[in-house]
Amino acid sequence: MLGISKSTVSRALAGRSDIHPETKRKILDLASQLQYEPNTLAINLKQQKTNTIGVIVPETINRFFARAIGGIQKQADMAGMNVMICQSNESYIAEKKNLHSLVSSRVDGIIVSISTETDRSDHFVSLTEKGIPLVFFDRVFEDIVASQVVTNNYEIAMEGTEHLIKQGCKRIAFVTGPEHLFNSRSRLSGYLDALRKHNVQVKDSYIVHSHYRSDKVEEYTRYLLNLPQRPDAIFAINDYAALEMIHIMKKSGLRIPQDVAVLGFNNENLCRFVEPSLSSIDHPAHDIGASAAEILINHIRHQDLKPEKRVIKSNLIIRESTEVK
Amino acid sequence: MLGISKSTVSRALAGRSDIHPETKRKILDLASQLQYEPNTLAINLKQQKTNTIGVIVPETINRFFARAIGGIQKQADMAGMNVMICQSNESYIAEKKNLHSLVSSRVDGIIVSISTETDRSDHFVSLTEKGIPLVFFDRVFEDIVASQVVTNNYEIAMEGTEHLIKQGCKRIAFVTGPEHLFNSRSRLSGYLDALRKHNVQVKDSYIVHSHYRSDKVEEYTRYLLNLPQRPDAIFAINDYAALEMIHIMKKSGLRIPQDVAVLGFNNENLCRFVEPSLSSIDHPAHDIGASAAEILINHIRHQDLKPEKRVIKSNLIIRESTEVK
DNA sequence: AATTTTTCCGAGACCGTTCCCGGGAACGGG
DNA sequence: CCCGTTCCCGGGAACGGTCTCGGAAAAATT
Repeated sequence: MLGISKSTVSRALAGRSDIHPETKRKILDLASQLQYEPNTLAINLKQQKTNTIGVIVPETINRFFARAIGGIQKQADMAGMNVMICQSNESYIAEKKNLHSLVSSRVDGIIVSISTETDRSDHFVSLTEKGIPLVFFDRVFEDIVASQVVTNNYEIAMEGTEHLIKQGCKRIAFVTGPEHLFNSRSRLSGYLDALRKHNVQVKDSYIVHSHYRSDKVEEYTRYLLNLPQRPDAIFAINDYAALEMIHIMKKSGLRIPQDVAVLGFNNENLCRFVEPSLSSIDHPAHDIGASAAEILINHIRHQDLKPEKRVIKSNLIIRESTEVK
Repeated sequence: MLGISKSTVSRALAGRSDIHPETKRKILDLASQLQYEPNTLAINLKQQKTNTIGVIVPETINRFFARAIGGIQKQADMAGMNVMICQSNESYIAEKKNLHSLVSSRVDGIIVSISTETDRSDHFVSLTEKGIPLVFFDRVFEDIVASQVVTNNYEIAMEGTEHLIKQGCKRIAFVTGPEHLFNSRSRLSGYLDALRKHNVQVKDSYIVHSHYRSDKVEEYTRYLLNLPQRPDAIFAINDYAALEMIHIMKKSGLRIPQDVAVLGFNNENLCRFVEPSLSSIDHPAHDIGASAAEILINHIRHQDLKPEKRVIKSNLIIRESTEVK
């Protein structure tokens, strides 16, 4: 329309300097008048990069991951990058499909928190071969050579357990995730080591391996309550489970925390508003996500960096539900 | 490597019929051996469609939207489409940026729930000009000609208010969203009409226009409690706010529901587990999202369809927090 | 005035696919 | 034996941009 070559138009739109100001103005004016939107597909195809980072999480409905995604997005925004979010729905197959889809879309790098079902890492090794940067967060593999952002699961589980012991609890139940997840195992060791350190007897029947999905809470709560030696404290897998357990136990006439102390996980907002207010582990989801994104973006910009492992500290927040006194 | 033209390779990979089975097998074998991933960018560029639907929501940390996205994703999966999620963070500018980004990425259609700040719809009109299908859900414009999926806000607010009136409440406070949102206005009219219908006095001081962001809960709760005529019922903006309000009121020595009945919104899981259990409006977020996606996909497939408006019914769930007697 | 430098622009290859079109080989029927 | 079909396959344009290269005109230098 302007009798100008597409090279020049490209120059104007890309804001490059080797173009006459007058010409540039004319192009820009016409572009905005026509509501021209550059075709990202074409640009990405030509540039061989997409400026987007792919994210695979088990499910965004989970507040921990929702907050982590918030952190990722914030970092991405600052770096001028886009984010593409996939959910594995805790399924190995879906996770694999997500991965293919992201690779096909030519994302510049990928951030993953693996699904409950995932017990092998073969689908990720091809990424490193292809030179696609990869960062795991929270739910990670211990053996794979890739960057990782995790919390100090072992230490915080230990600290939480010790807190319960100091409250005078002797029969501490521990609800954790699937055994094959590194996370669950770390927390479990922290719990076990705390018991041993303080000469509290370890009983296998007090250890429950649950899924993160919460539809089994009632089942294992009843199981724990019906044990010959009922626990006097429960370290729950997350705050929602803790809340439900408290509800069930109250109905059974148990007092919280006098009869059973309850310690949650994640420190959701609701912890402060329930009765009794819920002690919990503050899990800095946002920071974890932000860190993962930061590392990934670094690796995208400098391909030759070594994998980095970062540990973000969680904090024990003590409230009424564990103040036995 | 096979001495075969790219046309033939394309035929094999696309699973078309005009190719010799033997040739096809050889291509497929080599492809999987080389871990070949077709370049979605190039395909989309050539096809002039991306098979993805764009979604803009205020924030995914909000469980309502997280669940709606779940519904969208489910429908998209069934249709073999992808989903690209953007957050406006309740900001008009970010919403506009998201929109540009999605259009630039050439998504086939867009689903939007507008931000709190958004009070005009000009940025959406250009979409219809470009022929990009558009569906709003929950937070919609009333005037724009586009498909919409909403709940029966007016009716359910009316029903909820009537329920409170039947419990003997005379001074019913109503906390709702920003005035310029259609949603808020509909709910408000439902509330007002219920009061008028039952000859309950309407008092402006009982109406609080809040943001969906929850950092003002304590402020307006104190405001309501300090009114000369303290309300004897509160219809809250959502369950989390309701929970926090209950917490504050209990601390002030008020009994729920005897002194103040509280009705929440969204029917989160926690409603069942708190004390007193929380009456709420069950907001079928998943179905709303699924409906929006269904309509959008229809419009993508058949460009000439008329805009469709769908109403999904919410349900009043009565629990202890409003059982005054 | 001649030469060099700078400024600005156009031509065209290229990114990785799809798809139209055309054509050769094999096959079948008359 | 000839001709029409069918079956496969290759060539090459196209999608919408970027980017390198080269060159003309203008400006600056000698």
